[in-house]
Amino acid sequence: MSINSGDYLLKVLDSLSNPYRLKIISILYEERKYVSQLARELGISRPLLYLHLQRLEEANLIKGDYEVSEKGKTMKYFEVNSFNLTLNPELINILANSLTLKKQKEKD
Amino acid sequence: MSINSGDYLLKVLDSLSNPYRLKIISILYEERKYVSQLARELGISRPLLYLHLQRLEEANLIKGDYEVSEKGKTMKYFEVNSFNLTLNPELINILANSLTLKKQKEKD
DNA sequence: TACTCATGTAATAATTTTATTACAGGTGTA
DNA sequence: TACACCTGTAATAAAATTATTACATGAGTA
Repeated sequence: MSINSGDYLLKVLDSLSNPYRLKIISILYEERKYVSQLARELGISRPLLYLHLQRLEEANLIKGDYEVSEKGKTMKYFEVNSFNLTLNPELINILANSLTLKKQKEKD
Repeated sequence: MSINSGDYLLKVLDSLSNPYRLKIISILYEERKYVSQLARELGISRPLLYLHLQRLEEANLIKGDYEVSEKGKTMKYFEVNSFNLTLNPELINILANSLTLKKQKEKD
């Protein structure tokens, strides 16, 4: 994974700027988990967890896969994608060129 | 500057997860500016700019100093502090221990 | 069949963040 | 004095994010 635009950098930063989402990365780094399992471990509801997972997945920091357990249940397992990014003023300066300032609504 | 806790990491990420704030870092990296000057360059109002500057300053990414110009006016110049941080799952995993999950209101 | 545990989403509420408007004070210059 | 340009903040509005509640579906097991 490499950051190739300011907009993508922002998306990554955004996806990481929440305590639960950092915690999710932390947990999944140790071991992949399925959704309900993660929700219990974090002590939050699934709807809320889905929201956080979605944001992390959109930033490409985690990914989910369906898997059928021995008991025949379909579970969605999440794991972290490996990433390593550096943040410093120079890098931000370079990427700022490809950064959209005002969130303009997208057309169809 | 080094990230020594999950809470501080979050504060830094939070302060950077906004297009204007990234842009501010980018501009100040090239040259320090005073508040009104920055506001004009960004095309935003000073009150809004103050808000963004405050968040960056709280995360210790920029700093402001008063300076009296030749014409005798007091201006507040901002500049970026140098920083360089690495973000990867392992690091997040380590810092997650010192991460506060629920934002608990502070007592007086 | 009823229960458990997995999946997911729609609708709404609460909270935080972002943005604007309206002030007020200070200094130098025409 | 009036104007231009600097500083700053209080109050409010708008928008986005976060969180909750209520549903609905499917598969295995008692």
